Amino acid sequence: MPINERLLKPYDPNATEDRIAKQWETAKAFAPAAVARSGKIFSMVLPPPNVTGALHLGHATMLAIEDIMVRYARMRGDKTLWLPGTDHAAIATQVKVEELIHKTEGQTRAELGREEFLKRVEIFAAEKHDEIVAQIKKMGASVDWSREAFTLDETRSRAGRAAFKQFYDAGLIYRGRRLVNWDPKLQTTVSDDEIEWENEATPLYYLKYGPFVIATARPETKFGDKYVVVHPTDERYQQFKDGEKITVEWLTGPITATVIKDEIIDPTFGTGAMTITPAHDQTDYDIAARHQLAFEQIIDLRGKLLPVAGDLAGQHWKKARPLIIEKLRAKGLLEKIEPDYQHQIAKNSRGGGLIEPQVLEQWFVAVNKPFGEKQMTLKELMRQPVADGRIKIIPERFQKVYFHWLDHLRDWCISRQIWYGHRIPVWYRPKAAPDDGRADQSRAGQEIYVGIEPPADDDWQQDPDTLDTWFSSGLWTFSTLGWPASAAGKPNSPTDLETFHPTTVLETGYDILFFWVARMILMSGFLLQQIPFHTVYLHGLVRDEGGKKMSKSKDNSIDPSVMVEKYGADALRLALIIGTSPGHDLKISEDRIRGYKHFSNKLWNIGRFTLTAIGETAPPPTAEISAADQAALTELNILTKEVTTDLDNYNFHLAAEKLYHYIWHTLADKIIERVKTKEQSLWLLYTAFERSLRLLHPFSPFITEELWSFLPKPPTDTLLINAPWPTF
RNA sequence: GCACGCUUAGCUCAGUUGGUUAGAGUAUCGCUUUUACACAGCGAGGGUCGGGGGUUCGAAUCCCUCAGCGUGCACCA
Repeated sequence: MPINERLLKPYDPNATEDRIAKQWETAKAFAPAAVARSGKIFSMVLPPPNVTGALHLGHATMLAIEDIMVRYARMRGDKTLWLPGTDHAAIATQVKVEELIHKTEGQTRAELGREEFLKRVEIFAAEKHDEIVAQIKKMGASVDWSREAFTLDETRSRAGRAAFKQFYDAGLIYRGRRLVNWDPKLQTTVSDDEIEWENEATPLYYLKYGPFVIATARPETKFGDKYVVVHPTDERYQQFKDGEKITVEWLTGPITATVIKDEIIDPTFGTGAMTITPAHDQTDYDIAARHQLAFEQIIDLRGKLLPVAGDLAGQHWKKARPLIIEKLRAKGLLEKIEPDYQHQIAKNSRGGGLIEPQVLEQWFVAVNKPFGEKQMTLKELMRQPVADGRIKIIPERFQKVYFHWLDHLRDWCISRQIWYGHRIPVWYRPKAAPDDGRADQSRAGQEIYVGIEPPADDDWQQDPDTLDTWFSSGLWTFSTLGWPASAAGKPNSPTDLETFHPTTVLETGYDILFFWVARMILMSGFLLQQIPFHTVYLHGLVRDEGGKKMSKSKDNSIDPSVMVEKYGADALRLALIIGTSPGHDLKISEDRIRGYKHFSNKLWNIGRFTLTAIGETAPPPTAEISAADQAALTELNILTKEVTTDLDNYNFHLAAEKLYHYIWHTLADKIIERVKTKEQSLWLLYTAFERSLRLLHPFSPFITEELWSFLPKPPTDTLLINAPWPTF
């Protein structure tokens, strides 16, 4: 048989990769059933990409790393599942579609209405989904498409409702009136983790408050301030007793103020006295709660002042601020202004506006409430498996970050006022209070129903809110494996859930350690009494050449699909692995990707030489192995061992670099040259080449599979499933 | 403020438990169509491994300290 014609031309990834991909697909090579030699199980879920847009290089990195793990597991003979899917990404997707509709049609979501708007979102999500799926395939990711899931499909929605009900029945989900992060722009709450703090210089106003002078950066919130707080040991304010009432002249006339003593006050800051605005500030809210003080809403949900502001009522706080300053000046209440006061302002990281804390009735997950026989809290449930080593986090330093986050964790606000997402499975009777823009839509006195299915009678009205997207993605490791078991009929045994859960490893970016990883540990721990995974591997973020985080909106992203077109998925994968390390950010340039294309070409030519040299059959070992061959063999075994160890330890970059170096500088530079001079045998060359293909396959699947197909062996073989991982 | 990370070739970065002449891509320069490789190959130059101190036979690697940059968390009215 003459040498394959394709091998005579330079390596063309475009002509190869799609064909190989199809071959794998036809062979159903990515299904767990394809391999089961070792008796072990390997399972992993794909962190579902958001259907907000096409994949960027961060996703490509994720796919590359995960595919290495999965292909390695398969070659070791493990029954291997890599489960793919996409994430509806509630708020992010809604914002994206709202912007799009506003831009193209000039419509708002309110004008379209809930039903019509959701239809548009679904069309958008479906388009992005198809793009994402095509991109995943292009990268060579060997996911099991037969089990593909979506966080908002019917199965996952049912799982979300079931989860909600279980938490509710255990008293761990409650409806409470509390200070939450309100986004006036998107008209929804967001969780503490979704807030981004930005530095800002702003004037600090010193105001006369009776005998006190208080400082504030937000004079427009001060209308209702009826409490002045000082430190209990502050000698300047010794003459005032805790709880003492005084009359002060204030913005809209004289008011009765109460002196409160609390140790949270820093006597060295400003004047050591401050008034509090419990309805619009976390610290103030905490003080008010501690002393059981009343709180009054000053600013409405759109950012406008309420009647307490007197003649400024109805004005947006931004417009009202200068007017208030004028008023204070006129009344002689303005002591001084410090112009460049540095403070931080809260922004909604999901493309929203400035956060205005508001007291609202919302749904929360109680993280500090003991439950069950062990009287453990959810916070402890999240801490324990990491603390006792059942879940290992790589790199290890993120364990500390995780614990630190847990220490400060407050109850998780899970209700959102956006439309796209899982509707909260709660129904009320007789009917909901009208939305008048005020923060007092109490549902007290109403009958409540919480269930997986809607109530039978039709006089119930469902809660209009949706769930935080992380509530449903927290279920991902098991909502994708058949949880909760359907009531009808007994599933085959063992079920996917029994076989594949807990999953082996979770691989994701460190930026969603809190959002996602922690929530998965919570969900799995409470609902399944299991850990969701044994190992967490966190990769760094991909940044552009300027060091900025890649994002579609900034338009600084290198499109992975374009890179695959130009240099091949194999080259892109190597460029994203070599020279990186776990948990560290990666700056990537196109040059770097191009560089690794040369490596594909080098390997291709090694293949051409080797296969031309050996002819039609694999060369038999020489009767006696020469010293030169033996030395090369030893080197090959050392490499095999090191690569194996590196893969076992999640050091993919080290393994890839060693292979790169060996193939170029040993196989090509030394072995081929020595074969030319007959110093080493063809048998050795063939052995080293064949071994290199197997070792490199997890990293560069396409070219290795293609070269493998040219080796003298039965034609049905694929490297992916038939070639065992080499031993040493 | 608390915690963590980074500082290595012109640039972007690797360098696992301390061990020969510190590596990769790219950039610069030179050579090469000689039995794989011009969509290239080979080779060269380029590094007091942020500064200082210490431990050690031996430090880019471990310890202390200083500086700069970055990240997470918390926070001041």
